[in-house]
Amino acid sequence: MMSNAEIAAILKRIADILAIQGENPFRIRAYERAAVTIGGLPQDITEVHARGGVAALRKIPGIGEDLALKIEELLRTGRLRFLAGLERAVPKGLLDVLAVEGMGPKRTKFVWEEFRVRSLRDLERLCHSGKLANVRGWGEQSVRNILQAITMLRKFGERMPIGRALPLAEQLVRTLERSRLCDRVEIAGSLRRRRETIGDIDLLVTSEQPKRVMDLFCALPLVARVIAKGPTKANVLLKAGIEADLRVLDPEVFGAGLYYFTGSKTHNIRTRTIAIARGLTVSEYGVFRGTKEAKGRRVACRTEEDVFRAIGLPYIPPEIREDTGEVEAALAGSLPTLIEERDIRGNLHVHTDFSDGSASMVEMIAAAKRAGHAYVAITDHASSMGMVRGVKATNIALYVKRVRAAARKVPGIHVLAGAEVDIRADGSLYLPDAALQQLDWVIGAIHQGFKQSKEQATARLLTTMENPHLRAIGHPTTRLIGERGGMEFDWDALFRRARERGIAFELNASWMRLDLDDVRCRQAKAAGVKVCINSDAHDLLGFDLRYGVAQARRGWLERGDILNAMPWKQFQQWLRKR
DNA sequence: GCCGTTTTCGGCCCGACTGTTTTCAGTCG
Repeated sequence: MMSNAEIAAILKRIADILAIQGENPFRIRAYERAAVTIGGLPQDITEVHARGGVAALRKIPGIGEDLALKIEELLRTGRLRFLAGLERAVPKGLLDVLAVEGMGPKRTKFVWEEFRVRSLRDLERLCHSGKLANVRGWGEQSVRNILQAITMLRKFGERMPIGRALPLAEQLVRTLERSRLCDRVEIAGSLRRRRETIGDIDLLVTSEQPKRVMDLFCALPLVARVIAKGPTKANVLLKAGIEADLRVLDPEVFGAGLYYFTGSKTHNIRTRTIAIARGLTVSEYGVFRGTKEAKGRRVACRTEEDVFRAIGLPYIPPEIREDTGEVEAALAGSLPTLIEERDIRGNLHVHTDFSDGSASMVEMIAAAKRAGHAYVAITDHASSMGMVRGVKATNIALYVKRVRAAARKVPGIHVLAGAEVDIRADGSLYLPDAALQQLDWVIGAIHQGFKQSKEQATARLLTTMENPHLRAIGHPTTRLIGERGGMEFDWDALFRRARERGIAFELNASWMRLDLDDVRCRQAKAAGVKVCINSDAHDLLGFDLRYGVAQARRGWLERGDILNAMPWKQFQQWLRKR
């Protein structure tokens, strides 16, 4: 059994090895593109193959005869002879070498063949050895940069969670705006697309004094080191351990630049290809009539809307520019109207000091009201896990009474008495039915027993969903971004049953979780399962839903797909029907 | 390796910056 992510990782690995071998770049790109496509596929590739075999795999864009057969081999046997052959030819450690900033395929191949470098350590030793002193293209500066990049890779190898990167970027934006040197300042790249993790921060500005902006930016206290600095582009490493790029653009073509630097790369390639077919050339400097060689008249592109208009496509929101069907949807006129923060009407997962929250029920209800919610569910933990406080079968009557009393003290918001109840390893809930039936709203969530097989885990949640009181599954995979991978399930089976049982799946809006992820959101929507975007607030500041809404947008969700975007009356009706 | 409203062969997005080059290759996004 192999997940889409595993297949994607293998295809990327093949692409990297082929690159080190100096293979045809287009062949490499085919593997890279396939990896991205499968990584973002809303259906389980195992299911796709089980239903339609190689023919179904070939229907996936970018998957042809050859890749379909390779994927089939992986699904059937768990291995791939082609990859095994490649791995015999190229040392494993060279992939770490390739990951070093400044080490591309050519240089990696070179140090491997000329200096027998087979690992990050080997590369580090080589750089210190002085053997590179008289090598063409390997001056002192290059070697210094590579050594520093090795250190950085070891220290900050992973991408940064969006919840850390976005506030950092917003701080940079404020600084640039306050400098009065810039007319426009925008965040681009994966941050603007609101990916759950960020590789680097991309900033775009317009300015009459580009040189002064570059100087200011490179001298900011947040900056640890300047990596590159030119007249229109600077690249720095921030002390927080993430790189930031700044580009100064001509206001006349700001839209083209913003579009280009927002990406994703694969999205850009798709729309450029469409532009070419329509006799246009697109670059960060605009849309041009005619080919690249005979660069013709520039079409207006002050804004992104101008660019889309010029190419002949409707506006595609940044969050879904991932080449996972949005270009086709745009061509067909069937783009979704994505959920917005202002569509959210309620919050269905909030903790208080009855369990592990830090504020009282009254305080949390008042905070929910201030956040603009029409309704809120107090959902303290009901868990066996060493938690002294919390909801138990023995105190549930008291708990509900306290929620009702707190609700009376904060008029103007509807309050549900709920609980976040532990799902045991066998799928049963921690509270007995007699206790659950006293609640208005029951979320089931896994907090222990993560290490189950996909089959066991699926059976577990299918059992949970048979409970007549359960209305939602909270942070379904239990993942913690950058810390703990999520549990795997047969999602088709889960969503099918959830739809039949009228059970919602949570998109936990904490940036550490963002669980469900974007791909599963799309899958839930396709299955007709409602998603609720919950803050899981544990304190008065925890009501921010921005990351959750962003993730929902990445998952193509519309207002009608979101349970807590329903007005109170409609939500009540949904609760009643089963 | 993929793909087809100029095509089943011959294309495949486009440009900036670095380092060290004396006109450009490699890398990155």
